Parts: sequence; structure tokens; C-alpha cells
Amino acid sequence: MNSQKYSIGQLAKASGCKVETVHYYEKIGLMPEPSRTVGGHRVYALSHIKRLNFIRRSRDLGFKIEQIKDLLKFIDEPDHYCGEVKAMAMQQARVVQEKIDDLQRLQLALNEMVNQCKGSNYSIDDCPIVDALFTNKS
Amino acid sequence: MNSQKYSIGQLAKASGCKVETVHYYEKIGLMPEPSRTVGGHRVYALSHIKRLNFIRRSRDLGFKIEQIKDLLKFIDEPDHYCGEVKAMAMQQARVVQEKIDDLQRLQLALNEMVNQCKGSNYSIDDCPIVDALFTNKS
DNA sequence: CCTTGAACCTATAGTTACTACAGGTTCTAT
DNA sequence: ATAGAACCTGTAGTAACTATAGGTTCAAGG
Repeated sequence: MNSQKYSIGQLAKASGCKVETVHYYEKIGLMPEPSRTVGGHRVYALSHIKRLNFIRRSRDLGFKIEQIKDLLKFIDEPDHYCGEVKAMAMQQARVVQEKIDDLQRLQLALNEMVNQCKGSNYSIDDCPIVDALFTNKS
Repeated sequence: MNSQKYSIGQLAKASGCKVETVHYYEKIGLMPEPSRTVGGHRVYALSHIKRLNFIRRSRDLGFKIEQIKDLLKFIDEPDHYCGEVKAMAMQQARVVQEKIDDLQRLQLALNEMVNQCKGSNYSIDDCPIVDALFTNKS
């Protein structure tokens, strides 16, 4: 059986985050309080590495901490079903699509401004970008 | 001439932000300290409305407060040129494009996960979404 | 003129998801 | 035994606001 032990530094490295972040996840209850050495250093097992990877991957996908708590609840508690997880993933996909749409609108506006502008050494008083920023949205 | 005066509430309403936000902008030096009534209430002129609109529009376009400070410096100080503003706008367009690219990658990953998942009442132990989240990136 | 209630004032704490210290202790390798 | 890396706790800082508390001023109606 695998009963390999890991220090917090090894755990952090394995999951690509900082030691302080692990402390933080423990404080907010995402990571459990692990056992300790006699001197007080945290000691982790492989399951902790998996759990931290789950958290980091979820964060990378844009899930918020509170959502990850929910996801972990599904996993930690018995009697939960795949459908609940799928629903959260779909909701997240919708949120991400909205962000993309927003940013694309924004990109359009920026590019329009930039294309209007001759740039170089014109006085700022004639800058169409400054103009656009000063003008009210209709 | 236009010497209309505005309260902070009118200013905020005209620019679509909250009174507290105006306080905040004043505290961090984005908005100037305006004159006051005898009783201590802030009194604004039209130029303040324009400036606050500039700030809000820039924020909407994703500029950070520090960048807006730079933009306002260009405008407030003499001897600045349109090219400086254009360069910042172009830089901002690049940053936005990167964010869009990131989110689209993320969207792809989420949709793949969701499509793999049959959902409904399957046990969470067989959920391909949970699986994907537990698996290390290659 | 007086009152009432909306709008204003200042100052401080809370939000999100960490990151960065400071000042001390433990572990590991030589 | 000792040096130095890694660890410990606790607190403060980040960005850009938002929210609250507890008090004052303003404008309108009677």
C-alpha cells in the first residue's frame, strides 16, 4: 500500500501552488487539518495531493472557492449524483461565455478607438481616443 | 456660461456609479477635492462630471486605476501627445485579447467535460467531470 | 419658523483569493 | 554540533470597490 508522507512544501510543489496558499485553504476549510510531526510540522498523504489538485484544476477552470466547496461536498458526502456536478459545470460554462462576450465587445470598442487615431505627435487635444473616453455612452 | 453646481449624489447618478465610489476616487486621487458648502457638503461643476465619465468609461474598457491615472496625467499636464494614449490603448487591446484566448480555452475544456457526462442519476463515483478534475494536467 | 426625512459627512470593516512579511522554531544534512 | 533550509503562527497588504455605523446638513412642506 501507498503510505508515502509529504511535507507542505512537497504538497505545494506537486500541485503547483505556494505553501501560503495551502495554509489559506486549510484556514477556510477547503483542505483538512492534517496530522503533525512532534515538532508541529504538517504531514500529508497522497489523498491530500489529489484533493489539492482537484482544487487547483477547478480554480483554473474559473470556479469560485464557494463553488469548489460545493463540488467537494458532493464528493465527500455519500448520496450525491453526477447530475449535480454536471449542472454546476454547465452553469460555469454559461458564466464563462458571458465573460467572453463582454470582452469581445470591449475589444471591438478598443480597436475602433485605436483605428481612428493617427497617433504619433499630434496634440492630445485632437486625440480621438481621449474624445471617445470623454463622450457619454448614448 | 455654464456654472451649474451638482451634489455628489447628482454627480454619481450622472456617471452611473455610487456615491461611495466617488468618495473612493477622491481618496485615491483620481478625482480632485471639490469645494464645499458651508455645512461641508461637496459641490461639483460640469468638468467633474466629464472627468468621472472618463474614469468610468475607461474602467468599463478594462483599464486599471493606475492606467487611468496615467491617462489623466496625459490630459491634465501640457506637452503630452496622442501617440502616448494610442500606445496605451493598443497595449490594453493586447491584454484583452489574451484574456479572451484564456477564457476560450477554458470554455473548450468545460464543454468537453460536460459532453462526456451522461448526467442524471449516475453515481458520482463514475462522473467523468469529477474524474477530469482529479486528474493531473499532463 | 420649524420639523422631518432624504441626502450627506467621516471613518472603519468587509469582500475575493490569495501574497508577503516578521519573528521565531524545527528539520536535515554535514 | 551546527548551519541553513524549511517550517510555524499571526498579521497586514493587494484591487477596486461596497457596506455599515453613527452623526450632521439640506430642502421641502406645514
